[in-house]
Amino acid sequence: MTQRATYQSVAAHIQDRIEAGELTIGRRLPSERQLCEQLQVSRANARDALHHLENRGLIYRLNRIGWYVSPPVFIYDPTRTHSILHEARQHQRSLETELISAKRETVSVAITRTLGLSSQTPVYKVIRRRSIDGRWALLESCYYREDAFEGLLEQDLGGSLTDLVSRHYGYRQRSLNIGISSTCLNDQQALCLQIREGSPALRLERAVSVDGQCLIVEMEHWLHDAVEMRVKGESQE
Amino acid sequence: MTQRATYQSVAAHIQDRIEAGELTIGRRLPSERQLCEQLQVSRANARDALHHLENRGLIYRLNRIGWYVSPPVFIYDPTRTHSILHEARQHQRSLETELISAKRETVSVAITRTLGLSSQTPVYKVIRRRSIDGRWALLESCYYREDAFEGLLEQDLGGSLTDLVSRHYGYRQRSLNIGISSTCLNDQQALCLQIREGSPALRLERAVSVDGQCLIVEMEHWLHDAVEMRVKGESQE
DNA sequence: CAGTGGTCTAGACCACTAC
DNA sequence: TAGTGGTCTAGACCACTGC
Repeated sequence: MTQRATYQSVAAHIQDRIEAGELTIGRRLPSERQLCEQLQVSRANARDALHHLENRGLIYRLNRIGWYVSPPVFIYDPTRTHSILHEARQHQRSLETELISAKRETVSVAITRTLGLSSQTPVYKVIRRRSIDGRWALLESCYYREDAFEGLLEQDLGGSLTDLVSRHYGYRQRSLNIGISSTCLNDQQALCLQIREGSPALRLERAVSVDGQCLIVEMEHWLHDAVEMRVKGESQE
Repeated sequence: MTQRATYQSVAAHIQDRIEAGELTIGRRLPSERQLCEQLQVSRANARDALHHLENRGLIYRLNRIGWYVSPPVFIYDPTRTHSILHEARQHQRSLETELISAKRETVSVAITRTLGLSSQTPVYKVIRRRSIDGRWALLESCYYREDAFEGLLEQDLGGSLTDLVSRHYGYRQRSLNIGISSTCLNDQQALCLQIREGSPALRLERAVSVDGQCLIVEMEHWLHDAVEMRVKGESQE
């Protein structure tokens, strides 16, 4: 690095204020125009700095509302047996769930095929959002084979779906195929989480099978700075 | 969505050209100023569109050189037993490795502690970069306990380290603790991969243990659009 | 209605790459 | 040296939120 760019100084300044405890977790930052004036830079420059800090996971924004200091990541095992509520309690994070929709409908070919169905077969589709420490951090879309989950839409869908699957429907021994990748949110998804379209996210796809037959596909979109996935493995050669 | 913003139209236009096959994988896009003229928009606007497509993983940039069409993601199992070269062959992707440095030195407390060592104990640190289909896509930093890998620096470090560990050193039965999170690259890392500081990346940390003792910590930084991690799991309640 | 971030323009100079 | 992306300014108007 030869010389530090202006926006990097601005970013460093804000970072210092966060680390000094002047701006604490969840607190709102000064508005962009205030930052411009305080630091005598153009607005584009201030925004560059904010975007930089956003990429680094230090701050996040609510669409057209403001910039906030990010909370620490949520530690999460995608191969977990128990409900995610367990992990929240364990790490003393408050986790809330809101049901957005639950319907029977035909969905994308990709999902349908994974479920081993022909393309026009309807499935149960459940969409929920979840907050961690008061911030919407996760969007969940779950797809269930209709024939394996009779009466699903009449169940309580605001709690642990993991428990519902194992206790009410009796699917206890399950195998998982998990995919994790980087992505960004489309209009719909962003709207649900109150953030801007195109925000970076971590995508988790989980195909749940019982006796070799895939019964559920779960799709999770996490805000990119909100989560760390932890997995254990064995390796023998 | 009420009305489409200009930069979204620009992004859509470029996306169309990619999907139409006019711009093929690995090809360079027109320069930013050319795009401005072709589409009659300001440069800031053109850049917004490019950043958007970059976030979505459709294009990437080489620092100060240009914008390129991204190749498809590399499918990768972080719990894998075999060398990553296996997976490359399986998916017919060309994978090359370049050793950047191999030294014995003291490293961060976090790493040292994970390895179960006291804070000033030196370890072997191996840094490599890997390309997929000709694009630098992955930066690897591996840390080895000195006492478990005698003579490591004299070995061939340009090939499969997985094989080296199991065949030469005889550590066959290993357990893994894996962490996956979103991050972005610092100056050093970005320089190695020829990209801009702050580019988004997927971070994979792998702690490798034998008989309950952690012997290796591997840190991988993947370009965010270059990889999808796939894991299998069992879940019994 | 005031204030926020989101979008946008028309310029400018700089650091670096490729030739 | 010509051309690229990277940084930067000083404005402007718009869409939306919260009061």
